[in-house]
Amino acid sequence: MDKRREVQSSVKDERLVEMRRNQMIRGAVSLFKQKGFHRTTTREIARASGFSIGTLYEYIRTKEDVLYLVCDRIYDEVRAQLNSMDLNGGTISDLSIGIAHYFKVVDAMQDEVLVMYQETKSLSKDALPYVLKKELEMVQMFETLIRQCVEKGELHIEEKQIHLLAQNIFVQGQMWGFRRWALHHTYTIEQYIERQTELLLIGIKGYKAAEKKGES
Amino acid sequence: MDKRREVQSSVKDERLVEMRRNQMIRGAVSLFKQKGFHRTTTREIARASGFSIGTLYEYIRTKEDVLYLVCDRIYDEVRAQLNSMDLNGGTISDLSIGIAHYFKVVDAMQDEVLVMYQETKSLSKDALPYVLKKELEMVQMFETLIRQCVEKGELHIEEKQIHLLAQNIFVQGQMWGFRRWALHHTYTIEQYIERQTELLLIGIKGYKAAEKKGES
Amino acid sequence: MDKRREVQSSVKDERLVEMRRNQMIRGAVSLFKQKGFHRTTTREIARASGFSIGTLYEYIRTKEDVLYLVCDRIYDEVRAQLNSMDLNGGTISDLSIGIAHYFKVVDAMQDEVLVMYQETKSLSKDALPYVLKKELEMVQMFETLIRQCVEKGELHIEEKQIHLLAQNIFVQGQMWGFRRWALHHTYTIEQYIERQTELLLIGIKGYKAAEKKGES
Amino acid sequence: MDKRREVQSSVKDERLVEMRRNQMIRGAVSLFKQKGFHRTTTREIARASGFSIGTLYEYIRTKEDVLYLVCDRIYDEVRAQLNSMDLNGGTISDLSIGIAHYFKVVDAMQDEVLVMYQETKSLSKDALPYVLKKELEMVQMFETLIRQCVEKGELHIEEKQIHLLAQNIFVQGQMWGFRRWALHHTYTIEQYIERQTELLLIGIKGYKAAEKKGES
DNA sequence: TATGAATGAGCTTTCATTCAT
DNA sequence: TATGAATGAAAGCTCATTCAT
Repeated sequence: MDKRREVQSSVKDERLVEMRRNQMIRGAVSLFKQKGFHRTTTREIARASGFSIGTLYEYIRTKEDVLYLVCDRIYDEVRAQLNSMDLNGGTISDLSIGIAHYFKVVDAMQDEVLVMYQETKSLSKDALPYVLKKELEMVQMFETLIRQCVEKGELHIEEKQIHLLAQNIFVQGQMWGFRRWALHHTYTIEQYIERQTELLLIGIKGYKAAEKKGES
Repeated sequence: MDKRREVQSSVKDERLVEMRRNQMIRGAVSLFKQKGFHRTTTREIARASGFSIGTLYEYIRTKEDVLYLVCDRIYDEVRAQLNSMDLNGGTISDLSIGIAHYFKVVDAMQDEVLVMYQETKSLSKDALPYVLKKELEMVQMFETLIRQCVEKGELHIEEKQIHLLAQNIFVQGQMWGFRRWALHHTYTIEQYIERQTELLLIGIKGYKAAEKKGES
Repeated sequence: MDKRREVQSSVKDERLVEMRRNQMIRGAVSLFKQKGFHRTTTREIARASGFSIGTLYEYIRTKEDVLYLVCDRIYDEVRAQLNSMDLNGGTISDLSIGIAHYFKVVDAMQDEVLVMYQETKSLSKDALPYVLKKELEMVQMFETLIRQCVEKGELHIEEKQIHLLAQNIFVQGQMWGFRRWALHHTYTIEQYIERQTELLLIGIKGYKAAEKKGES
Repeated sequence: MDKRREVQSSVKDERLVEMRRNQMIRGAVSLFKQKGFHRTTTREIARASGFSIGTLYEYIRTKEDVLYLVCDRIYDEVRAQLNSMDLNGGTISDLSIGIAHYFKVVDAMQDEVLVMYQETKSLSKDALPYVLKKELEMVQMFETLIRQCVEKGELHIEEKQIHLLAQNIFVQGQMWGFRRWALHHTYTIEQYIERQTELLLIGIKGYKAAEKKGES
């Protein structure tokens, strides 16, 4: 199920590999978010990771491996955060809690999301599918949430819309990261959540925008 | 209004500059969409433009200038396409026609939109604002469209939502370009337009999804 | 007939390519003979050629191309020297003049011969056949010389020996280059020629070692 | 007499050193014959030897030490094979048996001979003399064989030729290894021995090529 | 104005060697 | 004695940019 593309390492000790790659990912994310993948050099990655260029290459084979590891990790972390919410009620409330949760995760992991968002496309034809698969799984989580609402009769949209709505939610989450310049000076994350939820669920029976707005 | 960042050229004849830059942009777009800005070399750009590397540098100063010219041009073209629609009715129908028009433009200019979308972030701090400003102007066109509906009482959303809704529309257009892999094998552009419009305008008084669907 | 493996150059002007490659070959030979191909860096080759590393790579694509050019050139030069002798008499005297001529060429081009001898094996599977073909052609020149003697009845060896004898002559020429340490302090090139010729042609009717020796 | 250049080892147990170096030489020869000394890494040598890179460096000090050990060992083995023949008769027959024996040794140890032949030159100025000395000793074995024939009146060549003839024999043996591409598809080792012996001893009183050929 | 040869800083990657365990 | 993770100098090669023609 969780078929991961293996990145070869000449170091055998798996604990060490795990640890070093953690350092590497942390270092690389902070560089990628500043200057992007292409403008970051492997030496900079090594330095930011706290070891030498030689050591870096003990744990990867090419610079692109770093990008893959970074993207892979970020997707895993975002997904793990999402998985932690256990919403099976099939109510509109559950759905909007799910959306709010996702948006907050995106807000908390802004840098990572931005990197994942902007640099995924730099992955090779070889590595890309693995990452896209993870993205798809995240979208599917929203599909499930939505479908449950539909099945319970809380939401009246057609099956064909579900997939698209799920993608919209996913992209609107990312938007908060990649359109900071247009959004962050206008809304707080809470406002963004509230307004996007309203727009998404407007006109839905049982969704009371006015009520919610009263609270904030 | 149309404050453009000047790209220096050592050639004085403006007609020539215009012509050469057109060639350059055409060549560069086709390269950028294949391999991205960073993986494209200036030599390749020169060759694809039909002149020598020396000549290329008569019309720009740095490689980044090419990117700026490309982004700038694409925004202009997309905006020009959008401007061509003259919708001042303030009806929901006008709005959905506007959306459909925009989505079709995005579909027709897929490659360009993808480039503008993916490479804009590679612009220097210096050039970025000029391009973002153009993007904002496009979003404002949708704001205007929406506001007219609200003013006419066709649409009941608050002022604060207008800006966000406009951005959503804008991003959903781009989505059709940058999430091809997830969308194009599921929807045709017509289906995409129809479904997105439904989701955007669902629950809006006067918007009849069923009716529209019947037409297509 | 003279099918040469093309080495790509990004410079178009063929005269310039020819000139630069001459510089390059001259520089590379002098380095290869000192330290061998593997211990010579591309930067050193560039410097010894009188231009920058960037320029070097305008005229070749990989370091191995330099080796190929060097080997190819040396074979051509040696062969050209050999071709210059016009010996069709089919006499033993012609043969021994031919041998002497070849040995003198080898002596004059000692460094080149040493390089060609020691580094040819470092050529890629791709380039090797082109060079070996040239070597074979040189061996065939001796075969022809020998066969003419046999046909004229001046030499009595079987057809099957001819090829081998030709190879021996060829290798004995190279020996003068690659076994300097063992030969040069014992013989002058003239002595080497004389003695090897004696050994090769000893017992051949009409070959008078004593006579020849008297001359020197 | 057998002055050997010591290769330092931090391991004291001589039996162990001997054993490890045997492993190392075996591994290295097989690598060197495939890819040459320069293209072989120390890690590969360690792996092929059956121990770790750390252990490798307990038994040598530099990569070049491995080359020296390999060359040294090969020379010893070839020489040991040659020493095993006990030919003191001073007859032409003894000499040709000696030659045949040497050629067969070369054939049996083709890979080793090729390595010794091609990589000896990569030895440092420091180590080279030790290896060349061994080579010289092998040549001297042929000199002795030849001189005995001359002294017994079986062979009529001058003292000055003896050294050269011995070298020719030595090089012709190596030829069988380093000119495989030109020889092996034309001759079997037996044919090669026969024909080379004929060429070397042609015209020698008492040498009957025809007779020998009849035997094979 | 157009050309393309020349440049060299700077990139990714390798690998001989060391040394703490 | 054996291990293998760590190191960094140095390699091959690229490419944005310049400038003489």
